Amino acid sequence: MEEIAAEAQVSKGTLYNYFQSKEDLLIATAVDAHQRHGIDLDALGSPNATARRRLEVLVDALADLFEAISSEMPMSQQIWGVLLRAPEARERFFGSLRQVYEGYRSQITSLLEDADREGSLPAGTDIRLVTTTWIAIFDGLLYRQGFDPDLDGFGSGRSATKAALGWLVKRVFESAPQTRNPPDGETQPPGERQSK
Amino acid sequence: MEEIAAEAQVSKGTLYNYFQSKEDLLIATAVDAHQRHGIDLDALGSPNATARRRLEVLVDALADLFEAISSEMPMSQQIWGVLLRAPEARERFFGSLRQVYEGYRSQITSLLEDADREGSLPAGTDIRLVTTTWIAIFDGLLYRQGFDPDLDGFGSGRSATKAALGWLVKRVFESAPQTRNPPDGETQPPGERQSK
Amino acid sequence: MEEIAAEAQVSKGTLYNYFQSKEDLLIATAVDAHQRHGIDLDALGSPNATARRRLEVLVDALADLFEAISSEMPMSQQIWGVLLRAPEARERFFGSLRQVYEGYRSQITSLLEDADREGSLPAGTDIRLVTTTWIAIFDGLLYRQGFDPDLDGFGSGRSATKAALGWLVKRVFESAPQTRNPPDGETQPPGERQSK
Amino acid sequence: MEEIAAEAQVSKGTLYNYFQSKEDLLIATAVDAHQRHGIDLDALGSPNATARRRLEVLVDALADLFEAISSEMPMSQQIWGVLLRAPEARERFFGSLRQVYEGYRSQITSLLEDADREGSLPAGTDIRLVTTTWIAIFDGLLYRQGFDPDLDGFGSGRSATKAALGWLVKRVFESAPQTRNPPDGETQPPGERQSK
DNA sequence: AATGAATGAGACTTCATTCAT
DNA sequence: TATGAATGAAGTCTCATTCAT
Repeated sequence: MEEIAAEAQVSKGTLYNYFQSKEDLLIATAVDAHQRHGIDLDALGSPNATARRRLEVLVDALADLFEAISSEMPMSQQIWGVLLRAPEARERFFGSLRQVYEGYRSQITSLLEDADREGSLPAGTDIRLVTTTWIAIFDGLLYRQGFDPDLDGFGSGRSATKAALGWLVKRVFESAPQTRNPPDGETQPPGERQSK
Repeated sequence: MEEIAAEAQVSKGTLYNYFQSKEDLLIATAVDAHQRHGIDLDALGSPNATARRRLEVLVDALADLFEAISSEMPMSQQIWGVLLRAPEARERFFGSLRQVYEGYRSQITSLLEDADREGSLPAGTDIRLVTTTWIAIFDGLLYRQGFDPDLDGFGSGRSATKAALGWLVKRVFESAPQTRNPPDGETQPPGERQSK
Repeated sequence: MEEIAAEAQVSKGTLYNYFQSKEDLLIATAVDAHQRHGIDLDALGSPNATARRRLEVLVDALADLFEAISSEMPMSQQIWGVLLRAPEARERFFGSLRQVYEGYRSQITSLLEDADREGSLPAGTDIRLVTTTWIAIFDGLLYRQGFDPDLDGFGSGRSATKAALGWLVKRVFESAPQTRNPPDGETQPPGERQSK
Repeated sequence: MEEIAAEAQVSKGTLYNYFQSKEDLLIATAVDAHQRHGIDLDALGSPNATARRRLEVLVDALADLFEAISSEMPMSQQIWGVLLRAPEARERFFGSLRQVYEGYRSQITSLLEDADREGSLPAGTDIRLVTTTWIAIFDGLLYRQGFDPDLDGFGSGRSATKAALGWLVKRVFESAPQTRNPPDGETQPPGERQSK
């Protein structure tokens, strides 16, 4: 709290005028940070582009955000440690986080559904799975960057994100035409592959 | 330390006979946990299978491990918090982690190179990128599961992992033959897609 | 620290708002104690007396201080024990102590030099040696009192100090005039007896 | 205890086979150290010399012992700290120490009484006071050396001891002949100056 | 008799929180 | 409303002592 107060140029007492506890402060800050990093695709000038193009713009925007988000990881790490011992605050935080992630999901999902409507998405594409994978890739790279700034030789989170999510988009749109008759029956029962 | 000692059924003093400090203990435990979770594909009975089949076996094995690894996340979260204020220990830990991850990488990379040798990998596949993406997906799902146990409706980390990594493998092996004429020039210059 | 805090009527935490560590606290307290015990001869009303008289006043003042200083020995003993394992703090403390003792020295030395200027000091008196001896006598009595409050039958540190240092002053001023022909040549070469 | 055991090349357990507690061990060691440093003047080849000569030999022997004793000061400091919290052990230790010091006293006192019998001591010499002063000087120099190894420029405890105690002996034997009519009545009532 | 791993009381220290100013 | 000195519960760590081997 001392450090936070110093960084905020106020006294410790003042922090407690605005937040009930350290947990509250950290949760509010973390949630706020997540919300600040939302991306307004329209503001990026792509309102009329194809859904695929808009997804590619989103990839670029996320890549550009990567370092900024990454710089907030220490705070995030602090929070997880603090919340270990505070179950009720933890559930509150998790709820907020799930809401924020629901926002991430819906943005990606919407674009994929747009693409589907535009007819550019291969038939049988599991939109839910792609969305989950997309988010997992981004989170996974963030986590990795925490201890391996070079990210397996990609040099920066920015280029790694662009490469990995870019590859994801391409593969989603360019899956083989025979996807209507999926040849793999082992690892994935057909039923699970449908978006709900 | 109190809790750890109690769980280990020893006294606090005994912990300090084996570890110099709390940081040392946490680092050693975390590194050990990572190492324990290595997967021996040969032991899974797939030494003579195709590389693709072996990758699918690895996906299943990772999915089966997911819950076990996930249950160790609280400790992992604790460690990140502790290491925030111990730069020296942090670097030591990061070094160990990078080594562990290098092991993960080399296992996946080897299988992909085997596949390439077997001729089953589409030309131009960026093995390094696929490996990084693979690991990011797994880490990202672990992170997500921390606050969203249902994982976007997949019900469990196991099925989410199986779905996401299974999809990854399928897409890697079934990319359209027309990759020789990639229609996208923006997000990914062709040169970058080659594994070094 | 518990005890010190209780004695100071503050909490342990408050102590740490003022001192970085137990060592710091002990050092500061010990140095302060030494400094508090400085003697202002002028305040004792002897500014115009002869140097010898002023030395005798100093002896009396030191004797009067003896019990007060002595009562602080336990703290002093504690500090020596603590500093055994803290070489860096030890050197810092020693430096401060040397400064404090330099103050003691200079007061005694000045008075002896005044006496020399007044012509009341026998020729050849080694002022440095007398000063060192003076201080050693006082310290030695303090140490002795630690385990022998009766001080060899003197009854109190006060009377022992008065007797021993009083004797020292008398002997310094009343050494036999025949010092020009010192009968002992072995234990002390004449050259060493000169103050530098 | 760990360190002591290591230095003694035995295990901690073994120490506890010989000493009830750390306090016991330290006390026994400290008392033993004091006893080891007794000086056998006869062994130094001065059985037939004059008392004054024997005192001078004792000064030299003490000066030679200085560094050895000084090197045991850390242990001594340790003991004082430990005994602060153990009143009954402290009293036991103090008793032993007083006995040891009684030995020191009696050696010096005997020599001075011999001198008196030989007629070489000025009339009215307070033997008890000289003895106490002698011991105080030695202890005081030891204490001082603890934080000021240069001992006010004497370079070593050895030379400082030799100078200070040598000066003491000389002054004792060479006090002015008019000591029968001591001119100072203030600082020292005549009655106190007599050896008991 | 010797050992040294285990112990746990207690030491030092931190830091989220309070509250008088 | 802002402050920051004071607090004390709780954390990390030490070390004298024990005891099974």
